[in-house]
Amino acid sequence: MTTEEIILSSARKVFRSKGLEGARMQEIADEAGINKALLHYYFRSKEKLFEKIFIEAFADLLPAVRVSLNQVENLSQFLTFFISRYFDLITELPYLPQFILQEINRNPDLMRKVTGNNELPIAQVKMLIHRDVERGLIRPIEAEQLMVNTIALIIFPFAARPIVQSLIFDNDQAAFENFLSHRKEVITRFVLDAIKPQNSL
Amino acid sequence: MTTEEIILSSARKVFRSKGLEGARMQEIADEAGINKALLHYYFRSKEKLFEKIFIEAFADLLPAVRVSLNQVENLSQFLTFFISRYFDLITELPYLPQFILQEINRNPDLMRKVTGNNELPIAQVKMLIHRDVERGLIRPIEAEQLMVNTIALIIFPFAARPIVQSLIFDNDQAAFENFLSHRKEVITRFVLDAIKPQNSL
DNA sequence: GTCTATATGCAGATAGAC
DNA sequence: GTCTATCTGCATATAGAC
Repeated sequence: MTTEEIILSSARKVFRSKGLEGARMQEIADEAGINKALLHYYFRSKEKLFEKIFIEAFADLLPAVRVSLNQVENLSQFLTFFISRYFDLITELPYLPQFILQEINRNPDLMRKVTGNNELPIAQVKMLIHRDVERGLIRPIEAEQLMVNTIALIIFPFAARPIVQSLIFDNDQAAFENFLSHRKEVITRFVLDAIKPQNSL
Repeated sequence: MTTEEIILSSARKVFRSKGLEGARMQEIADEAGINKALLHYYFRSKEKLFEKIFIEAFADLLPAVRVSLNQVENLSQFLTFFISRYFDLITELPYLPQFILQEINRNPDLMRKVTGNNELPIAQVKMLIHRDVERGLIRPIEAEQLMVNTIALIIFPFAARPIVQSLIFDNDQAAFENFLSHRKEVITRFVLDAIKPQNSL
């Protein structure tokens, strides 16, 4: 592992949990076992280092959509794949949603830096939804609403973890983890039931 | 309006949009048309001033649940009331969700300060859900999952506004506002359809 | 490339006049 | 109560030796 990689790894850890403003160069240096000067030698400034970490974090979440679209025949299948993949991904990276929400809200201009070369197949998903609505395979719903609903259900408990854990589970951590452990199946069923046409049994 | 009220109003504005770490005492003073020293005269420290604003912000979101529970016969009715009230509330205060998520994640201890005297009727809602599941009025679902789902659907587009606006709506602000304008009805229907028993038409 | 030492700037907080 | 001026500490960033 080169020094640069060690720095990036340490910066990743610190920035993801504290954000740009909460992070300290000193803490990143300590985490990497080097001193502050070396951080600047490699990345010039805190902002530049942060930007690298942020773009990478955002990119980490995007591939889930692409992969799912390939081996899929209809919308229900896509949603099942997508929820499964995306939920697993975020389970591995539970800090990411809140990190990204926080930084994008602080500086919406960051969106420009991450969308450039990452053309998501949003349009295809919209078409898939429209098609299945037309065919009567699902209840009528706007594509955008369904997409936002699905992502909201996946991300929210991670982004709002301390609140959910406290208000809903009275700080019973085991109960919260049990809740998360079968949430993937719950969400999948919830979404599919919500869009299932009324005359199907 | 007393000086103290002017300060609180200015602090509210600055803290809600920038958070504790992003806010500057100077900016709050400018906003209030006074100088920094006076902020400390009234509230001793930035943290103390912030805490007042945060507790108040959290409290702003809580009454929605209580009111809804009173004039309600069954779960579907409760959900309809709750979604409507809560969605309207957040439409008026769109900064609050992300503000609260950010600060609670930065310092989860803040939860202790807001839950003390604000006993929410979470237990009653859970019982209401269980009861209607038992009676077969809705599909089987854990109370906690349904509660989290409902809140997620309401809050997410506000907390993630810049991302949704960019990725889903390609920065077409009018399209996004149109999306929000009938989202309340969409969510209500989405949730009710998801829990509707299979044999009902 | 990596370090120690230092410069620079800024933000929170205080002292003290009015 | 409100102000100006100042202190203090800290965080980013740089200079310069090795």
